Amino acid sequence: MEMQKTYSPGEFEDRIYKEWEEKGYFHAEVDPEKVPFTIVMPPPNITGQLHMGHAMDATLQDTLIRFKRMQGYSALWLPGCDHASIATEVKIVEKLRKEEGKEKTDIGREEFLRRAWAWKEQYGNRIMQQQRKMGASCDWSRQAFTMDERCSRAVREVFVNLYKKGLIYQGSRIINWCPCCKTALSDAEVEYSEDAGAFWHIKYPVKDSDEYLVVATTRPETMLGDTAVAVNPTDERYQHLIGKHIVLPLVGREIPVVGDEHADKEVGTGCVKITPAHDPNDFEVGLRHNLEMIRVMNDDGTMSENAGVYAGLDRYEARKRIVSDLETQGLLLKTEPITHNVGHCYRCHTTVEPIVSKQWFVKMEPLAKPAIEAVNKHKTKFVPERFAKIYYNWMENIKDWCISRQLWWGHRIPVWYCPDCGAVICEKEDPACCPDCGGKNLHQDEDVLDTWFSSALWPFSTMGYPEETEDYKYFYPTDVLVTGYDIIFFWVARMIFSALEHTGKVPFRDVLIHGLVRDEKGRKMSKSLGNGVDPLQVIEKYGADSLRHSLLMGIAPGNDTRYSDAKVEAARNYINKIWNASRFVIMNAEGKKVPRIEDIKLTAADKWIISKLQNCIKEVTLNLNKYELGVACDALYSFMWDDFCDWYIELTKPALYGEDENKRLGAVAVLCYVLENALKLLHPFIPFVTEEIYGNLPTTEGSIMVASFPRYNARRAYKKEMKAFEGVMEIIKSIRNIKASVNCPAAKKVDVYLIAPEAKRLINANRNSILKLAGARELFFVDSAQSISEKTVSQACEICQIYIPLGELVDIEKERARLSAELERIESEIQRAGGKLANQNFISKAPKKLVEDERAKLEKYIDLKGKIEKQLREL
RNA sequence: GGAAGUUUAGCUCAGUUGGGAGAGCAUCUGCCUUACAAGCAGAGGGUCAUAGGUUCGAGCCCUAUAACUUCCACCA
Repeated sequence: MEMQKTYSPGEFEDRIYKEWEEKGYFHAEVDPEKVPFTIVMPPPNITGQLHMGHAMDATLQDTLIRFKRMQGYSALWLPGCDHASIATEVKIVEKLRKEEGKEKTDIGREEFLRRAWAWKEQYGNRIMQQQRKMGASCDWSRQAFTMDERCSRAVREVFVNLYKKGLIYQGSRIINWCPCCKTALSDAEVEYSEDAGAFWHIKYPVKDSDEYLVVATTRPETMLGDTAVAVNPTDERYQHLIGKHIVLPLVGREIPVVGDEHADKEVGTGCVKITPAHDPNDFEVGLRHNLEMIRVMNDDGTMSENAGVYAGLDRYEARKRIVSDLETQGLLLKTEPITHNVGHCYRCHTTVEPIVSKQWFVKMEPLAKPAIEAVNKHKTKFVPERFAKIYYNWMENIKDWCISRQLWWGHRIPVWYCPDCGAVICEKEDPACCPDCGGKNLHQDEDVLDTWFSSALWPFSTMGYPEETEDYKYFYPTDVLVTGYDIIFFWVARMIFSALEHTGKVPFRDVLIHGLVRDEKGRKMSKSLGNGVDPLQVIEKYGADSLRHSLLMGIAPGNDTRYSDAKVEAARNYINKIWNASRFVIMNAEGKKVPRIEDIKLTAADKWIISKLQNCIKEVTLNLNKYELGVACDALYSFMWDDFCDWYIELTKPALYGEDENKRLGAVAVLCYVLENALKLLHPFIPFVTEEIYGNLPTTEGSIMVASFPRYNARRAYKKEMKAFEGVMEIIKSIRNIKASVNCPAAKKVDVYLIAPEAKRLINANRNSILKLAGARELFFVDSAQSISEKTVSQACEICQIYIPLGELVDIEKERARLSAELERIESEIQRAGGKLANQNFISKAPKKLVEDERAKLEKYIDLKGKIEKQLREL
C-alpha cells in the first residue's frame, strides 16, 4: 500500500479500530498459561459525553493495558457505564417537563423507569462509542452496567449481608436534603461554596421577665422550629437563666433555656437557638436534652404546616417575611452581612437543607478500620503516595453513610414491610409473603440506593461476585485503578472498604491518580464557563494518536495539566515525523530481501543506534512500570526524533545512495530493525499510526497490537562503540558549528583539516558520514595548522582539532573572540573540577566512580585548553 | 481551623533514590539538502519563589516565610 506524503489519521483510524475489534484482540482470555493483568474502567455516567477527563483516563489506561498485553499478560480492560441515579433522573425529569410539561409523579414510577431505560438504551452506548474513537482496547464482550443483572445481584448480596451484620440500619438523623431533587444526599455529595449571606441578631424574651437573650442566625426561618436556647453552663452571664423559658417570637411557644457545651462563650452572644430538626449540632443538643424536634420545612423547600402563618411559603420567601415581621416587632437587633460556607447539591447546585429524616445508613467505623490498615500495609498503593494522606484523612473522620435516595432510577432498597405484623424483611430473594405472619400485603421500601453504593462494588460486581466465576478467580483483584483525584472519596475509598468487607481482598494493587485537564489558562473545564474542549473534535482534526500523545507528554502523576491546541499540534507534528521516517525506511526496503541484523556487518553508526535503542527500551519499560508515562514518552520522543531521524537516517544515506549492495542491505536491515522495535515501543501510546506503519513494513507480519514488547538486550548495547561514535558526532557538530558561525550555508561544501593523531582510524571508518552530515568536501589529516595556507576557523574536539579554511569569510577578530570565549568556558570547567578534586573531603567521601569521572573530565579539559590556546596562537 | 499541591527559560511543563540545569512552543540566524517546511542546521535565553540549615556536594533533604491552587472541617 502506498503511504501518503503526510500523516492523515482520518484515513485509517476507524478502519484499524474495526480490524482490531473484528479480530478479537481486545478480548482477554482466562488463560492459566498467562499472568492476568486487569484494569476496570471507571464507569462513566450514561448521561455523559466524552470530555477531556475521560480522554486522559482512557489514554492512561489504554497505554498501560496495551503495554501489558504486548508483554504477554492476559490483559483485561473491562469497560462499563454507571446508571448515575441522581444525574440521570434529573435529566429525565427535565426532559419530561420540557417536552410534556409533566412531573414524574404524573406518569408514575413504572412509566418513569420505562423511560429511563429507554434513555439508557439510547445514550448509554454513546460514550462507549466515543471511547472507541480514542483507541480504547477494552474487552467489549464484558461490558457492564451498574444496573445490569449481574451488578444488581452483587448490590443485593452486599446490602443483605451488611443488613444482617447490623452494618446497615434505618434511622432518623440529620441528613443533607436537596429541595430541588427532593432526595437525601450523602455528605460527599454536598459541595460548599462561600456565599453572601447575613447574620440576623434576634431578641428572644425571657418568660415572666424583662430580660431577653440575643441569638444570631443565618437561617431565620428555622427559628420556627426552635425548641430551646442553649447557653454554656459555665457562662456566668446566663447561668441564672438555665431552666427558665423563652417565649419564642412570632410563634409564642415556650422553650427552655438549657446549659450545653455546644454554646461557646466566645462566639457571638454566647446564646444559641436550638433547632434539632434542621441543624446537625442542634440535633445532638436535642438528643442530650430530650428536646422536641419540629420540622418546619417540607421536602420541596416550602414551609410546613408547623410553620404556622408561614406555611406554604418558599423557604426564602418565609425568611424575608420572618425578618420583616421581627423588625416590625422590634425584635431584630441588627443584620450583619457576611459571607459563609453554604452547601449545594452536587447535581443541581440548589442550596441543601440539613433536615432530620428517616433514612438508611451504612455504619462506617467497622468498615473503615480494615480499609485504613490495608493502605497502611501497602496492600493498595497510591501513586503518587501523597494521595494516601487524603484517603486517611477522610477515612479516619468518616461518618455513617446515608445510602437511601428518594429517587426512582436506581437499585431499589431490598427491604419489605409487612403492614399486618410490622415485620421488616431483607432477603436475597424477593419475599412472596411475610415470614412472620404469612401476610400477603408486603410492600417494598420506596427508596433507591445511592449511585455510589453500586459503584463501590464495581471491581468485583463486574467479575461475577458473589459467584466464584472463572473471571472472578482469574482477574480479581485487579492490578491498577486509574482515576482523577476528584473522586477519591466518592469512589476509591468506598471500593476499598467494600472489597475488603465482601471479598476479603483489596480491589486493586495500585491506584494511579492523575490530575485534571485544565484549559489553556489553567481554569477547570466546565459547562458553566463554556471552556470545555471536545475530544472528538480534536480527534477529527488531529487524530486520536495526536490527542493521546499531547495528553501524556510531560505529565507527572497526580499533577494537573493544561490542554492546548498547540500541544496537540506538536504531537501531530511528531507523529508526522515518525510517519515520514517510516516512509523513508519502507521506500528504501521496497523490493529487497531485508537481512536480519544478525547476518550483516554492523557499522559504527549501526551499533550506536542499536545501543540507543536498547537504552530506550530500558527507559520506556521501567517508566511504564512506574506509571511515569510522561517520562516514557519523553525518552521515546528524543530517541525517535533526535537519534533515529536526525542522526541515524542521515547516517545511512551515503550507504543507501551508494553503489555497494551489501552496505545498502546492511543499512536497510538496521533501519527496519530499529524502526520495527521503536514502533512497538510507541504502540501503547499511539496505537493507530504504529499499526498502520507496521502493516507497511516489509519485515513484519500480523498486527503490532499482539506483537511482543521489545526486551532489553545487553548484547546489543555496545557501550564502547557507542562512546567512540559519539566522538565522530562531535566532529560533525563542530564542523556545522564552525560553518554557522561564519554564516556559511550548510549546502556549501568545505574542506576540513584535522589534527587527530589517535583517531585517524575511527575518522576514516566514518569518513563518508562526516562528509555527508557536516557538508564537507574532503577531510585532510595534518600535523599542524601551519601547513594550511588559507585563513582558518578552528575548533577543538575531544578526539581531534578541526581547521576549516574559509578564506575571506574569516574575520580574525571575531574568530579570536569566539575562541577566547570558548577558552574562558573551558577554564571555568577546569576550575570547577579542579576545585572539587582539591577538596580532601570530596576525595574521601564521594563515591569512587564520581572522583574518577571528575579526574577524567579535568584531564579532558586541560587537553582542550591546550588545543584552544594553540589555535589562538596560530591565529 | 486542618491538610495537600504548586513556585525551574518569554509561555506550558519535565527533572526517579542529592553528584556538572532539560524538553516542547515562542524568539533570532541560515537553509525548499531527492522521508518530512507539520521540516533541517545553528544560536540566544534560567542567582531552580525567599531566608536559613544538613552535606564534601542541594532544584532535589530539613526549618521558616511569601504567593497561587485545591481538598477537608467549622461557622449560632
